[in-house]
Amino acid sequence: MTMPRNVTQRSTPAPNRRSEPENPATTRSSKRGRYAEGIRNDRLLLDAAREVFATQGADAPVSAVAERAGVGIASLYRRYSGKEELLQRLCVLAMEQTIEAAQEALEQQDPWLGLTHYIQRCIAHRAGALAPVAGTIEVDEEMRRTSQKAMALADAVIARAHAAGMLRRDVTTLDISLLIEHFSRRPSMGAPDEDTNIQQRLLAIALAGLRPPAGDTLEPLPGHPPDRERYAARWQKS
Amino acid sequence: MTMPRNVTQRSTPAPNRRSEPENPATTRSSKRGRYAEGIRNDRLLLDAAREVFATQGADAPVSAVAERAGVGIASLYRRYSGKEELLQRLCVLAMEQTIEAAQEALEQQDPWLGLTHYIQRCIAHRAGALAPVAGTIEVDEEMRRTSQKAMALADAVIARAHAAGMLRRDVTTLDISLLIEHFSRRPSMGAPDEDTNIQQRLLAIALAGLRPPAGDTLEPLPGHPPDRERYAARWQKS
DNA sequence: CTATATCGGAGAGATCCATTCCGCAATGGC
DNA sequence: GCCATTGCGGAATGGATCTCTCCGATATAG
Repeated sequence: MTMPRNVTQRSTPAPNRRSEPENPATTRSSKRGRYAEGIRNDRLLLDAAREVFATQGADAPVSAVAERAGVGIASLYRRYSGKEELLQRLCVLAMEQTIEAAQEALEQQDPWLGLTHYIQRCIAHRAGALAPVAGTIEVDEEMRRTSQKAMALADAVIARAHAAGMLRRDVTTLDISLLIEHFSRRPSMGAPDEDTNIQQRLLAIALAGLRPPAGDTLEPLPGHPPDRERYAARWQKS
Repeated sequence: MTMPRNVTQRSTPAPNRRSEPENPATTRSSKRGRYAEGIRNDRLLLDAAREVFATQGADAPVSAVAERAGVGIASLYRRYSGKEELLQRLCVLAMEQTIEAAQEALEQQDPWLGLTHYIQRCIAHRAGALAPVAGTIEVDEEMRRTSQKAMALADAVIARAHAAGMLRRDVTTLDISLLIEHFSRRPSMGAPDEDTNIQQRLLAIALAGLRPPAGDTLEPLPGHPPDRERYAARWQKS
């Protein structure tokens, strides 16, 4: 059965368009061979793409993704119709990991530790690094759905910290999201370990600033809380 | 169309290579005319270049700078030999403004207010936005000299805050510099006023995190303080 | 050993960018 | 007024880069 080569369909539910076998226990299920290589490549590609686009920005060439994955460029295009679909899948992956992080946070007994865990996990997998692609790719239904779920869980994490009085009251969920977005960009210094060192230090400073001020020296945050409508409008493809 | 504007330029030895008249008191010293337009264009170009490169990154096209300055692209190349020289002059300008901010900070009576003033001024003129050009342009002598002076003054601002016990002890000058660098990038949301609103909110959080923690719950910053050698090595042209 | 599916990378076509060139307009001495 | 001069704006150029396609090479299954 020859797989259709160029079926560039919009709204492709399946992330890869390789023909997957119905029963993995059949003869094809060997961990070796071309088929397994394809599965591995899927994973390698997504990981590489996240790394590349998070550090070099969404304008990074697709070839850099393939190169970092140690895979020919054709293998990338065999799975994704183009750069746009790759970015879409990457957004969904990032949001799914955000959801996981929020769920883990809610399982923590301490609301503050849960919040910091959430923030650190999100930054660790560069949840906000894809924000600059807003407006450059089509937002499909899966993205919208995942985003809503992620935002609801984030609300829960923040609300719990608020209820426990462990987070300054004038900090909103969107403030936290934008903080994560802000810290998801790497400074891109020379050595990567030095980057994360600085990242961790600055993040620790910001986290300390999220605690309610001691005493009643509550100097409120300047300006007005960010607006959800405007935040979502960024993703409208221009 | 010709509006006489204050063109008092700070001591810039030779930012443009246009043939300047030997004696400014000659007939050419009029505030109108082509000559004055050239002076104005210098200023417009530097301002436009800072805005463009700060928001779009150092890879922004030179044409965007000319366009934002409302100037033909040839007028830019008449003053700067190319993109590299433009970026070099821009770095010097940014560091000079950093020096000014530090001097203003030291004039403040309150060390903490001086420190916050310094940080906010630096971020306001995107002092750290040019960090990504490190390694892509040659570092000339003027840049090196200005940088040293800026760093010495920054040390003074931070040392004063430390001496007054108004800044957590494990925060170094380089931490502050990297914080400024981190906040010099705009989130580049839709409306620019919304950008600055978010910027101000996140910055307020980070500033709150710089104060010494109440009581003795000093949880030290993670990792190790950033290294000056490595920080300077970023600018080595590869 | 042969048929088949997939891989890797070279190449086509288009886009974009840095830089230069040139016609045009404003200026100022006469 | 008149004309040489000077600087301005934008189109043209040459090169680099990026996305995506095509094709020979390679490994696997039976």
